[in-house]
Amino acid sequence: MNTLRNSVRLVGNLGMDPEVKTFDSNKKMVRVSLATNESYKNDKGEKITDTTWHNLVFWNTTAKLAEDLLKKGDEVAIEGKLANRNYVDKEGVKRYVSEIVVNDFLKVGAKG
Amino acid sequence: MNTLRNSVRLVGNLGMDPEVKTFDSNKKMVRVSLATNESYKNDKGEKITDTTWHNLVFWNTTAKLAEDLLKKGDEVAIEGKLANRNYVDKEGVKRYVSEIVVNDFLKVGAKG
Amino acid sequence: MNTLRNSVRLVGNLGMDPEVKTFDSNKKMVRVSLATNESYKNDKGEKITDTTWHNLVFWNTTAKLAEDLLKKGDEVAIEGKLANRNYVDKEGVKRYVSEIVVNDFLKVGAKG
Amino acid sequence: MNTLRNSVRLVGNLGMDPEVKTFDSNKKMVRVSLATNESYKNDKGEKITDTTWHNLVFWNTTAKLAEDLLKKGDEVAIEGKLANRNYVDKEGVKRYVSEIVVNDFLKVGAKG
DNA sequence: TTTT
DNA sequence: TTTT
Repeated sequence: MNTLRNSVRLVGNLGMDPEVKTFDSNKKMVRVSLATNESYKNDKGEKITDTTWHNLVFWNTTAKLAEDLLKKGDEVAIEGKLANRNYVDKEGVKRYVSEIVVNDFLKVGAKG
Repeated sequence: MNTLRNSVRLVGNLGMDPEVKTFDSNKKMVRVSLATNESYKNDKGEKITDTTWHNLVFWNTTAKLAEDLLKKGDEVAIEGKLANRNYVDKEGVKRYVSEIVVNDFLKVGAKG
Repeated sequence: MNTLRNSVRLVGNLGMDPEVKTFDSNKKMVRVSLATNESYKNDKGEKITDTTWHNLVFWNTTAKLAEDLLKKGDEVAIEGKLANRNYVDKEGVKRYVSEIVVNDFLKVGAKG
Repeated sequence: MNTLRNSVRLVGNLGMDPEVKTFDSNKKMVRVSLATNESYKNDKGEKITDTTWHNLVFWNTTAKLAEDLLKKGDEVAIEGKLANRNYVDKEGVKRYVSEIVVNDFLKVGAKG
């Protein structure tokens, strides 16, 4: 768990219910997207909110907990690592995806 | 600098010299890619090294420092935030890129 | 803001209302203590909760926000740096205190 | 390893060789102090360096690695958690100590 | 008690 | 494309 070389921490809201995938070998994977919001005032003094969406992946015991505890709208704090993946889409174009493999998470906020 | 909502920390090596871009409005941007290496032993006891490549972006004063201090091969610690960007490539395909906008960096290691 | 060399992140609950101190030079300082709780099961399968208390210090604009927004019981996420201080107590014994100087905080949870 | 609730990250230099203590129950503990240095310019433009000393504690396998790899002067990155401890000193005065229990460390810099 |  |  090389947390000193590659570590991400986010606090944000889930945009969807967790998507669960179970493999033959009783491995479990959960995917969910999380939005982080950043607010600032622009030149005209208007409040602007930038939203960034992040692809989260949970494995095994962490996936089981995510499946049981998390749902759309929840405010969640996570610690994980950045990972890249690539695949070929339906049009035959190679696509690159950056994901966050979650090591630990925490439900925060009122929604729970 | 909403570091509690969106924060990445990496320690790794630069795969290239910094690419510098200066805009009309005396703004400066630097791009560089950084590799984080994770080692583990597989089922057969062989040592495996996984490398993940990260796209780093530096702006303004941080960009100036990066241009002056960093070069290919350097070991660097960074703190930044995740950001997404999209563009249309030469074939007209919409591409999504995940980048790390660097707030602070530190040269570590012997190469300095 | 040398966040790469010295950085603390905590999520916990405030044990008291913020204590505000204003100096001549319109500087403001706020102190508050925060508890982090860690749960685990002991050898007998009993759930044990360890609580650690942390001394937080806020300065100036961050202090103003802390004074306005925080109160006893709130769940709060903070980012800061470790600092040491010493003083001589009433019995003339030199005392050392470790504190966290807060750079940024976030109210999380329902209590707000 | 509740790294979301209580996490410290430091990059600094060791002020001493590791002190190793082995217990009956083949448990191992290592203590070492680490200095973090912060530089800034004061009102007169003089460069000031503030040093903060941190008490690090390593247990078991991490302690074994620290004993083997670390020595006085080394530049080290660590991730750990804050913990408090108290004891009665020789004069019968109750003393409180704040320590960092290290989860993971990385030798950085040239000394290795 | 470290380091730059 | 880096490094150990």
